[in-house]
Amino acid sequence: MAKAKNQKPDYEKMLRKAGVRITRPRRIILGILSDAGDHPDALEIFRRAVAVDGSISLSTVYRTMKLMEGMGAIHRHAFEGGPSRFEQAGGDHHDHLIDIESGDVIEFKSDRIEQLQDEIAKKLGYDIVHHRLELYGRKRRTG
Amino acid sequence: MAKAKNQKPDYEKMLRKAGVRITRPRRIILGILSDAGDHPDALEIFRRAVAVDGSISLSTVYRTMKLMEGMGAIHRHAFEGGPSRFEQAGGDHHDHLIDIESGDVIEFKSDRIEQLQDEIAKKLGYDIVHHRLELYGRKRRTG
DNA sequence: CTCCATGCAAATCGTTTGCATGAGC
DNA sequence: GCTCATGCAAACGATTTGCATGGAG
Repeated sequence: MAKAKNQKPDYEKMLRKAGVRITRPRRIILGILSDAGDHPDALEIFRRAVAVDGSISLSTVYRTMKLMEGMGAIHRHAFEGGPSRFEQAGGDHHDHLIDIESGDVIEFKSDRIEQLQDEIAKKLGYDIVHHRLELYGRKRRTG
Repeated sequence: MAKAKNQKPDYEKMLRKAGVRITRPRRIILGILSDAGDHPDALEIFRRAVAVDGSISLSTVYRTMKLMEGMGAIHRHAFEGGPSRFEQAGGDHHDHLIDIESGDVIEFKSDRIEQLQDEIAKKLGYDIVHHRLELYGRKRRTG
């Protein structure tokens, strides 16, 4: 049978376990994160949330992001030259290629690079707590 | 004879070539960058500059950083959870390992990783314009 | 002597926070 | 009902900018 890891998080269960309230704004915001196929920033999440419930505030979006980030349910990415963008956690670890023209984010994974990073850190006498690998590029002109 | 590349930039010559004025604040700020063995942020550069000339302003530090960055003479690094930190350009390309306890920055270089990045980007149909690889770690406890 | 660069203060942007009210449980 | 979460507006930190003056060429 399959390993029960790398599941998409069940946000409501996590909130309950953390002993915090399951409120309407939280439900809506987290629903948006679950549905998102992209990497929206706080303002974009706010826009999508307002489309569902006009009374939701940007503060609550930020507060919810911080709450979920703290419990490891979402990842925050501070790509260059823009606001933080969010992604639901739970998938495999991956890095990002950012299309500098469109802002699109493409996920990729390289075990070999991860391994080399570990070797480098070890050689320098460090344990890696976290890392960030971002490629900024432009679509190759298909001449 | 050695290749004349990867030299430390001669800031005054660059400024002259760019047709901008060589002022006292610029001379002082750039002198600080040249002498810096670390990766100071704007405020730290400002502090060091004020120690030389108390009339220098933080705005001028920022303006000078932007000017030099524009001409490729310095690099700006937006490490996690802090202000931008600056480094004079001209050395070999390298990436960074950030000591999350002290904030110290250790430079490293991996041709193999660079090569793998290129392969990944190519496979995804992109040309890499720029990339960012940062390892955040903690000194290994030397039991 | 002409502009460009400066210092200062105010503006900006993304994000966080204090406070009084309202909604989970 | 008792808190905790919310909306709002104000505060925040890093950085940028408008403006009048001063200094480089």
